[in-house]
Amino acid sequence: MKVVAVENFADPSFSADLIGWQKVHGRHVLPWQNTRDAYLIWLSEIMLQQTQVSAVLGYYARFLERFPTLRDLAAAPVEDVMAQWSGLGYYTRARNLHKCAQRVVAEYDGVFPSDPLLLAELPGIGRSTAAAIAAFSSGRRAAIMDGNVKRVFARVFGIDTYPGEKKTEESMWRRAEALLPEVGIESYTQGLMDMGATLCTRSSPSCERCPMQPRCVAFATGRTRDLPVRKPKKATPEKHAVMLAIVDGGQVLLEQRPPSGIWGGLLSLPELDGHVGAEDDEVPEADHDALLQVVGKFGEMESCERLSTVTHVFTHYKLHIAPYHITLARRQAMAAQTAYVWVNVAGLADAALPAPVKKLLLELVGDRREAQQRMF
DNA sequence: AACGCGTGGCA
DNA sequence: TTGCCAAGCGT
Repeated sequence: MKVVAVENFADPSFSADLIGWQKVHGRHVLPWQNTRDAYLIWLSEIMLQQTQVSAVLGYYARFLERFPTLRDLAAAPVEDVMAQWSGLGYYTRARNLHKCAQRVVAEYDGVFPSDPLLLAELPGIGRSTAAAIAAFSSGRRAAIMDGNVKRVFARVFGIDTYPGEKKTEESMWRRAEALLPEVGIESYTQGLMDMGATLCTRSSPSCERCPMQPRCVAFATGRTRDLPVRKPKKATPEKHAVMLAIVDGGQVLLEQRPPSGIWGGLLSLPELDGHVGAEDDEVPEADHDALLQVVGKFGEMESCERLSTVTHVFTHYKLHIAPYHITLARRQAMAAQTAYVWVNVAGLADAALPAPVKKLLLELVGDRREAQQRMF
């Protein structure tokens, strides 16, 4: 018989302990508490997304003064809504708030639905916010999953994978559903938020006052400081470029870069397209036909030598540059109005070049001077 | 799936 | 100082 491991996240004592703690030690006098008015609750939940209570309090009061009811908000110009939101950040929240108000008026006659699935279809209301609104305004059993819950769960249950990872987050959602109490969803939901905000804080949590301490894996193993595991900083991506140093008659061919993007508006060496796939610091050999085609625009190629790869480190990625030193047998006249320009080697030090390109070029022409000097 | 979105607080 | 993150959502 095949034995399948089955998750068993259910544990009625978890919600019982949490509810007991919330009733005594939780927060009970926030402006959006002690009401079942979905408008007041919804507004607070949207404002509180990724934002702390202290930052919201003033905005919440002023907002309700200007828009006392859902219909006031729905009827207002979006500019007025944005003005009230100004300074709170994440301005998509304000635009969605306005849209949501209009949709609730139009589709639900101004009354928020109590079904979290319906709430979650409204603009700016995701699964977690829908659950919070439904719980606080209608007593519906639904699970929230915010930063507080993720932190509490990661510590209490010793979850040592990154909560931003899909598998971990899905597992946390299943756990959250399994732990919901049969009764007292309001106190339970508020208790999760309050525990995360006042006890199980990111740094220096107050474990000595925590109702979860006897069951907390992180506490038992001394890992409160390490859980939840932080976002793994992604290895800096590595990009690759083939650059052509086409030298002729004491001049180097440079190309004006587009105004936006890396090195925007600077002069740089012409690049060969199609060298973005490589995985490491090895830049593949330049495609010979492509190289000839580019060089052909400027003259007849005399010599072509691959120089050693130069690596430049940016804040957000590494760029590996494979330079090719190319000389011309005969230079062609260029069409006017191109992004290309021949620059005297003597003027390179003062040219508007990216640092690694300038360094590369100065070394290249310096080497040539030394070589010439040795010859004489 | 991973990222952008704003601002303020914290170590 | 800088990086990290705080009642997430939309793309």
